[in-house]
Amino acid sequence: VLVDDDSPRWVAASMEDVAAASGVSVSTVSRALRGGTNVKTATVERVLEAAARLGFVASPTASSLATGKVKRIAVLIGAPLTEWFSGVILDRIYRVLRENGFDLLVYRVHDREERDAFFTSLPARRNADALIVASFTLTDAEQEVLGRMRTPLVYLSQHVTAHSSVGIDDAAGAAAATRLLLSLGHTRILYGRSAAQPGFSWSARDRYLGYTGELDAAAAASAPVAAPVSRGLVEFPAGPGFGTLVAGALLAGRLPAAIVMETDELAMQLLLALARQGVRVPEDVSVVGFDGHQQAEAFGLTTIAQPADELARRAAELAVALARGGGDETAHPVTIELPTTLVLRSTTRAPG
Amino acid sequence: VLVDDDSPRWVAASMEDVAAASGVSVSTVSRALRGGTNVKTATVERVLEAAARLGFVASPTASSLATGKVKRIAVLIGAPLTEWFSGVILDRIYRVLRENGFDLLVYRVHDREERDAFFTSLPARRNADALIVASFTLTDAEQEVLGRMRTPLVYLSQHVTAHSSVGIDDAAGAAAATRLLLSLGHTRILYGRSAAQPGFSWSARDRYLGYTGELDAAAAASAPVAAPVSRGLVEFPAGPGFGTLVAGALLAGRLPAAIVMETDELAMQLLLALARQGVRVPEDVSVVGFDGHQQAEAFGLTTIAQPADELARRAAELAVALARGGGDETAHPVTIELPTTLVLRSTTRAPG
DNA sequence: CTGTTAGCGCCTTCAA
DNA sequence: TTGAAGGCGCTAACAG
Repeated sequence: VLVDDDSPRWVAASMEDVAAASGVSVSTVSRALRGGTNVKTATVERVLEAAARLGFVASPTASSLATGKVKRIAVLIGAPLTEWFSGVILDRIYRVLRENGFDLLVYRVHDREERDAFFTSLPARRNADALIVASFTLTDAEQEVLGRMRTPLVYLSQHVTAHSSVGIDDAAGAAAATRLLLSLGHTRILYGRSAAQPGFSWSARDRYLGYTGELDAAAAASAPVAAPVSRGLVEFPAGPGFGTLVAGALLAGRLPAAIVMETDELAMQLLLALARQGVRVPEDVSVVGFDGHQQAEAFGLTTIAQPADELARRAAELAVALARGGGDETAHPVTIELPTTLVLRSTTRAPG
Repeated sequence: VLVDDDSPRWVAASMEDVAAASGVSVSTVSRALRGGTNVKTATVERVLEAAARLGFVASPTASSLATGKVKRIAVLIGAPLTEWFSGVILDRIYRVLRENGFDLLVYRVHDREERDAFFTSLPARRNADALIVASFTLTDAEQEVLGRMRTPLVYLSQHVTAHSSVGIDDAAGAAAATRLLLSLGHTRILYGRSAAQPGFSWSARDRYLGYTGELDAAAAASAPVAAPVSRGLVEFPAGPGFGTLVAGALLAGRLPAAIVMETDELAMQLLLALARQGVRVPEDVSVVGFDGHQQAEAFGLTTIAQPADELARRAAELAVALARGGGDETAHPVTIELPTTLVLRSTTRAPG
């Protein structure tokens, strides 16, 4: 009988091929290929050599089916990947995962539609060993759905009862920004925030509360001896071209003034708009940002920097630990709160 | 005999549970759960209802092992995820993949160390149905390693023989920028580029060639009637604080001058530095950027915009098609070249 | 230290 | 249109 010649010209080598080539069983090949526990060193070398020669790599899929672990960690991110914060945390999370042999899976959940799609089809289900939830606030219903998934969870920038989380104290940061302006002698201190998604994020809420809280405290402490500090809220509509709006809101009152901005991104747009209007910073207006955006330095922006990189690293490490653990690690949730830093640059100074 | 009571309190439902609940076999459940081909509509509904009630979702891992497809597409990206271009393309690729039911896997391959690690351990091996290679130039050796992987490949911003690719004509874009300055009447036109990784990327090389080529062409066409255009190359060291260097290089010559910048990012840093030095733009210096960076508009930067979003979309669509195909789709590689656009804003004008 | 024996959970012929 | 049986490629006991 002639051999059927439509045998494959070049198939990827299988584990059995490697076993045959190194004169051992597939079990031994399997053991040797991943760490070589309980295998004679000489055998390990022989197997590794054969595998390399044949260009064999074990199928992650088959391993996963057998072990129940997929060696993948997913990040559920509530913002476009184009945003500064998204980039920073994904980049850092990626590096931690890679160091530990995990792959990075990304799920973007920005608008209502994407959220609904994610939470109904749950593509991360049984598809990752742990999930990092970043940059957005879940509704209670969404939290419950995630809980049902039985995948270990780590929250980034959000505290959720009975789950591990890492974040900063947004209110304290905004209070520090406000305190700086007060200490410089400002008596007209505004707060500028995005009008995009009011009340959507806890961070946004806490930052504003930090600002008002600090002003309240100052008023209580100094009254009735000192003059009251005037306040004001400026909402920035989404999209470009808000320059005139900004000018209107700021210039409507007397100058000099000071303003605490919800984010550095908004603060930088404000600086550009003010420059275009001929308003001098910090002579006429003092500006403090929040975030520690990479570009803030180029703008000379005074800001409350959050350790985004470190937040991401800690979250990723927690996720790795949970991914390795049994799975029912609902015990021992860890809460990490990292400090913000006041970075003094050239957009703030005493009035007049 | 008593039933052993350490049976799990709540296990995720299995396919058999769904089968039992809907009175059919697992085969039918399997068919019903994905599309319901060759299954009576009523049966499909019954199965779907049972699955929903039990909260069952098929294991992607097990499906993958059986079908040979992992429903995942990997992006190999040669830059930090914090960069503008990385964010833009990941964001767009993500959306295309999701629409088509694919998950996004990210591999960052920035420095030499990460590259070596990736190309020796090949974590994407057997782990994605297609691979998009973006933002960096592979060596021949690396290309061959990827080829061996037998995973369909799509190149973004790089042409590779016998593989699909999508990109722009960098040289033509830079030439257009140069032509704009020439047509405005500039006679001193410099080129500014990053000193970070000279010769590392084809884009960088082609852009510079576009600039010199256009000047050569202009010289050939007008000589000997017109005065020669003077040129110059300014290299920007990586990191912040190059302001003084920039000023030195630019102000060393006579003003007004014009400069074509390799990237918008560099151009924006230049604008900030010039402003700090009191150099007026565009009165003293005209600046043209390259990329179509999101922030360029806020800076009023004239630029050569590349359709990053569209590039990513096309690359992702090609990848999806290849991922669905048999696998030996080495046939019919597609090459797509998208046009750049000159975006005229306020950093350019006639000298004097 | 190494081989043998069962699955992991799903999809896919093949029959009915 | 449905069910039964086998296998995808690997790992995990359990013997030896």
